[in-house]
Amino acid sequence: MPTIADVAKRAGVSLSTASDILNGKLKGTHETAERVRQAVLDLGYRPNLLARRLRTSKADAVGLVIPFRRSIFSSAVLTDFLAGIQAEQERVGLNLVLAGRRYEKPGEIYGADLFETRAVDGLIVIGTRESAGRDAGADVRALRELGCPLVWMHVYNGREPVDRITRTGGDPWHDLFEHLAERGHRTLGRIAFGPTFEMAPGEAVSRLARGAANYGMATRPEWVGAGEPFDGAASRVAMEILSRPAGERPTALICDGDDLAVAALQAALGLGLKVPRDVAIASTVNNSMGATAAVPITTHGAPGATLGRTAMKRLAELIADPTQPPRETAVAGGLIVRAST
Amino acid sequence: MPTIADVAKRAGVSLSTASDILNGKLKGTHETAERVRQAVLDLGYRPNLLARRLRTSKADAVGLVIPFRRSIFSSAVLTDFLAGIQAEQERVGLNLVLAGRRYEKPGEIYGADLFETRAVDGLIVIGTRESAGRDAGADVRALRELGCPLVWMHVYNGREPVDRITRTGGDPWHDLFEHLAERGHRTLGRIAFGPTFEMAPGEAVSRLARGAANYGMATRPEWVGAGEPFDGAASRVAMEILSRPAGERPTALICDGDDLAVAALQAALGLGLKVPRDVAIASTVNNSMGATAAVPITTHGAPGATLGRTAMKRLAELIADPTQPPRETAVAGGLIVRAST
DNA sequence: TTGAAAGCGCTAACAC
DNA sequence: GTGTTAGCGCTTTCAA
Repeated sequence: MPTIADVAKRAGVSLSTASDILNGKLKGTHETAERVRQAVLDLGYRPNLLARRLRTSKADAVGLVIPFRRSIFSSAVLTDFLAGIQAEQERVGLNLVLAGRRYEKPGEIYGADLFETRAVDGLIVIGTRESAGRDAGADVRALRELGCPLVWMHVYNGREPVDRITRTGGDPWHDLFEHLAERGHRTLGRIAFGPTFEMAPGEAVSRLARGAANYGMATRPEWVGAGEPFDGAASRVAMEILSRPAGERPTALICDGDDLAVAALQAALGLGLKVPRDVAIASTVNNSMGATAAVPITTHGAPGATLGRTAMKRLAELIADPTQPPRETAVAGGLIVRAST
Repeated sequence: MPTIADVAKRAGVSLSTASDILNGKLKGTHETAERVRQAVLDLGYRPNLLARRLRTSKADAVGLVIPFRRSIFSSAVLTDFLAGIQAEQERVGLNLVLAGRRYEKPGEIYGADLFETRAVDGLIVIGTRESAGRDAGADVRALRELGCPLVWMHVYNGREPVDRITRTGGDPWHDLFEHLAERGHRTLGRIAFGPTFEMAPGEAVSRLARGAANYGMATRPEWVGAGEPFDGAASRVAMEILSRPAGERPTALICDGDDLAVAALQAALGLGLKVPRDVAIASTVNNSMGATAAVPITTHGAPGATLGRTAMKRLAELIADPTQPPRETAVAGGLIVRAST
């Protein structure tokens, strides 16, 4: 394999000149620069990133950590994030390394290993409902002690300040309650995210009831269910709720995410109900699925791809200047009213 | 940051002894080994992978390439693959680098850049229906010329031999036709994968008709539709097909993947049809969704996670010995009969 | 602009 | 087992 020394020799310039020209630190005369570039082509030279990385002490890569026990990208939200991260990754020129599961053992800090061994320059952590079981703040503190540039996305339950990507706009539940109340709804159901239904069903019902009450709305235990987004269970649960006669079923259904909302929508349409006339459907967490559904879903949040892009951009900044204090970067977001309500 | 020289000094051994002990090349007396390990702990030493990689000329990582124009993991099949790849990655100790989109420009070989610059030791390419537009064989040839260890998964349309992960068992369509014919079905519909419906609808119908005819079954143009797995369109299309009266609708529906089959199932159940009594539903491509559906879906293939795990394992072999000729590694697979038929 | 040289941290070869 | 040394390919410094 040709090295940069070979290139310099062939171009008839010094090694340092070749390096500088290839890295844009030296314009050189048109003529020298051209000779170098030609030598690269002739020789088929490609820089050895391993050597560059050692020399510059930069891994040229960021780690992506998803504390998720199940299949790593089992939600459309994560897929959207990834699309954005990738788009920006290309722009900032950093590679993306997936943290393997070995970093998910209890008591071990997600992705810390990658940073400690210099394999990445920083981490993007996508907090999930599952990671909420951990003390995320402790992880953040440990990572900061290591000096690891860190951007946190999505669910975060720690008290420790951390660089985060958030969105503008109010609390999803508040916004949705308000919106539905305005539309004249008085009865509410909920489809929760199945595998990580983080509270007891009774608790889920009473919380919903308490929240709804503030806006003059009510719920019932049998109007609350949980399902996984993609296995049909959510649809089944929604069908059970909606197959009751009018009056015995809620006039609006709030779902934990567009995936579940689409599942509920399919159930509703399958039962011959008109959406939103017979039942309104809304989602608390925006992802790319809601917009293209048979009846576009009213949802809440910011576009996942934008959040991902912003996280990657912010991390690149932090890597360039790690002394910056944690801050929140907000992406425009809030209630997105569509046809389903 | 402490280096291995610091560790050696603190443990009172030579640098090479420390290196050898930490890499398991030297057992050392219990006592020396223990001193080295203790020094590592005292100092908080972590090996600098950047230096090791340069020295050993091994990137210690593999690239994952998915020639997919849309969101990168927009199908449950890919998610399953990734889960398997990750599980095995942990075992073989290789990092996983996602090839960014910049490697997807037309005329550019997917992931080749990563290998040429030494950022990865090999590639796993997940062929998709979208990549079928390219001449995959040309990519494979170019990659081989570079000496890049390569494992190809999923869709492959090239003539060039390549190391592939396949499955045992027959053609999905054949197996499904045979199975459905045995079950007494005479009329067939199909829900195809939407965004990449690779043939004209008329063509899809006539192909299905020709195939089915060999098994004594028939179809009609209005029984064939296409939809994306997750946007509700597939469900809508299935609903249109199934809302016809018995006799005017097919008694079995073949879907391009479990995702679509679940969507069709939801439509069927929504219409009050019994599955499989009123309509049987089957899928040509197994993924993790079918097994947990309301009515488990009859499908065809091998578990995605197993395929992913096998690909990673095979790639690790190829990296260890790149002179091996391309071969196909088959994972057990075939018709998986479940309740939906 | 050039040329020489240092050195990133590690592994591997080799003589002891 | 030990200790010394070379060197992976690159960037960067420094004096010319």
